[in-house]
Amino acid sequence: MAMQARGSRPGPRRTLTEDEIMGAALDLLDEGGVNAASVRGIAARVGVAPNAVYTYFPDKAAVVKAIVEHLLGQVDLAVFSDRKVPWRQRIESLALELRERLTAHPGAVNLMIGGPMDGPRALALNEHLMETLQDSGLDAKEAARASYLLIVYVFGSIALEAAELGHGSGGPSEAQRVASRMEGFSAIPANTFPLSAGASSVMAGYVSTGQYTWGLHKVLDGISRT
Amino acid sequence: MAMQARGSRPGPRRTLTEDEIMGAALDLLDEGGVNAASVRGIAARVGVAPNAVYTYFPDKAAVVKAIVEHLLGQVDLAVFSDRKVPWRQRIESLALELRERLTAHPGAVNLMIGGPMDGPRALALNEHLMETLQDSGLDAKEAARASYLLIVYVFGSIALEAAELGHGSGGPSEAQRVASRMEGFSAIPANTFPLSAGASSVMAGYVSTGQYTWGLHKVLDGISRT
DNA sequence: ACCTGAACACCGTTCAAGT
DNA sequence: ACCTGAACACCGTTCAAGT
Repeated sequence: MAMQARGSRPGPRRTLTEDEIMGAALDLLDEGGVNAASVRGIAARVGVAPNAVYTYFPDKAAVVKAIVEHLLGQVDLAVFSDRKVPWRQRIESLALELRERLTAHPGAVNLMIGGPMDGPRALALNEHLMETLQDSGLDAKEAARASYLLIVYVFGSIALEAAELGHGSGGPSEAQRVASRMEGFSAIPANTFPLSAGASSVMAGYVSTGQYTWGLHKVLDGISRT
Repeated sequence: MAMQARGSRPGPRRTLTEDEIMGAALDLLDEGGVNAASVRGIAARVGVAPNAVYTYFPDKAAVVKAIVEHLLGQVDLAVFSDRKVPWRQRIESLALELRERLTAHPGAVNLMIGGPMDGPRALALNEHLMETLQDSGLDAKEAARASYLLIVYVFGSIALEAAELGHGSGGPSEAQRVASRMEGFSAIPANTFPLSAGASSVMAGYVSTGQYTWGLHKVLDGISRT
């Protein structure tokens, strides 16, 4: 919310950046889950007293916001703006890129959808989606609605994926995620939930890229034609 | 994870139920957000020492799981099982019911998607969706995929809605939620994000039932035909 | 079996003080 | 302007003890 003064950075003692603090927080989040990313933990990692963090961020929520913006900022929207590429393919590429970037930090995904997602990077994403959807022939109102639908799908999918494998140590491989899913579903009692149990194998596939794409196609099918 | 022994409840001193503890936790969550729903706060509300909670639940995570299951259990799936009603309408009614029940407890929604959602109520929901989708003519594999897509949409939508209005005091009216959304979007700088800013009014509508239904229809359109 | 008092190892945040 | 030590008001959880 409150942006830090930008002019002078090097103070009397140490030189320390907002980015360093944010990076340390993200590292802790990846290594030890959400509980590990404490203000005190961050301070310890950058070698400073706990309250020194408050020189750079007004509170912990601001650090979380910085992480969210940092992660969203990792995808370069310009790459998906080439009008020579069909609009559906541009959106699909972007959706895959977002999933790849975010599933690398499962602990951060919870924080992402826990807050309003109203930072500049999030707005830029919405703006980009609306532009692309208008390219497809939708008017402004339809584009706004469809953009939000896509955001719900992409972040909803990623959030549910992240939730399934817990908030432990982050950055598991696709194979590990599938295995984790399989393990979870194999515990379903087949007598009470026959369909869910029978669908275990295919459900496990939902943490795979292919099934994410399948769902995205369905959403895009819905958007394409009424 | 570990179910409590069921046989004997009344002990030497007080009579106290898992449901009472869970209810107190939900009340605190609604009144004061996620931070207010502490083990110590729960204990104080039911008039007991903090550690007495651990007689009923192994840890705080188990209390959260109980809340999630309780909320999911509030929707009676049998109501949406009438085969005389078209399958799309059955799903739409269920999706609306879920949204209504869950948006009444915004603080709980974050907790819901923060964990695996693998309790009996969640499985029953998945089972019900798969049954309904098989009624529509999908085979088992397609039904499993489509069911997960619907779950992503419903819980993704509700989660993003809940995130927008913060984790403060819960149970705002639809009008309040729309107003909150409008307020947020009116702060968008029109020069850098023209489309997003221009879409403010329609985007505000996304916290309305009508726009939730719009998105659901698009998803169902995608599912209906490949 | 249920509950308590006391303690342990933590939190986020503030304040006065140092350079 | 930046950092520290110390403190405040909290956490979740455990343990030994009481009934």
